[in-house]
Amino acid sequence: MKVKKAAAIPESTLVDADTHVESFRQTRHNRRTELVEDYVELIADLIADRGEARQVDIAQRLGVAQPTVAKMLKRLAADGLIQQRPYRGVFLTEEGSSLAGKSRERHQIVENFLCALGISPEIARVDAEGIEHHVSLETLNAFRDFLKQRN
Amino acid sequence: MKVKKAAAIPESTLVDADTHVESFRQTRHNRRTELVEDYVELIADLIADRGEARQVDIAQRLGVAQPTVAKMLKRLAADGLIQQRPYRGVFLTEEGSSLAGKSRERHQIVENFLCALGISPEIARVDAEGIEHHVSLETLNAFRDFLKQRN
DNA sequence: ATCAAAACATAGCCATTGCTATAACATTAC
DNA sequence: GTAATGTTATAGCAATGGCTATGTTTTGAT
Repeated sequence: MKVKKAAAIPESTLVDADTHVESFRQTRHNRRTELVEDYVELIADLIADRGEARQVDIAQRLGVAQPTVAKMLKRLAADGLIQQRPYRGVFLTEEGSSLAGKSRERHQIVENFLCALGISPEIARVDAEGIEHHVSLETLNAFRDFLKQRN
Repeated sequence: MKVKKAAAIPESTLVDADTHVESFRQTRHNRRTELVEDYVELIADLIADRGEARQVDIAQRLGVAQPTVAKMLKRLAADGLIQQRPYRGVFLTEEGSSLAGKSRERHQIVENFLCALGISPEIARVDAEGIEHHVSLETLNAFRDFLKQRN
């Protein structure tokens, strides 16, 4: 090791180590919550669209196998986000519904924002799906403001 | 199940199932490559900054333990992205260097873009760390154009 | 009322990405 | 040249998120 924090002379692009760590930590944390958000959001959409959200439909939409969904739903139920009524579909609890709403809104803003930038709808959808989970409140507000200004 | 693809009458926000699947598939794929990109990018930065990238430094920057890094480096080496010279640090191959360059540029554009939107530098950094991996070429170009217009 | 089809549950596997604890090996200082 | 220090390797564990294969149960059609 050469030097340790050459006191305010960053001879390169390398940011402060602690800051660096924080970014990665935050990103790792986001990655853990992404799936949960995807699920509740999808469940809310399915319920809104067809009145129910079955495992098979969720699996089909996500492009994963049914047991994968089953395992995940167990976790969501344990976390108090959903309630399972066998052969009747999955329903969101108060908390799950709230999370879904937030996710949905954020998703929409991100997607609309990308479209407003001139990105094609298909690409915007795909990118938004990945980006939405990494957008802080501040950034989300900036996106919103941008959209408002545009109209 | 009620209806199957009500032919162009999307009574809700629910997009076409195949499209939906594609978005999620793409996102899952991105999630798998994220870490690799983070590593090569960090390695490039470390080498640029201090002339070498040791496991311990990488671990410290990422906020993970050294064996975690060791395992990952093995994979990167197997993938032909890096070359390990024990007790001398890690070096990027041609391919690794190329990937690092691309990642770095993309990261920079995303971060600058967020800053240009008025987001604070600290938040921009954190968000960019998460967002960069989910930005398609088209979106990246849109960001670039936005930055160009601004100057 | 029965039985086929659909939906769900469960078991057991794999890969990935973390961790701690500990061993082995190089470098460097002396 | 040896000892202390720093660096890397390895073993073994856990959680997560996939999978296939195979039950079990409910529903709904006849």
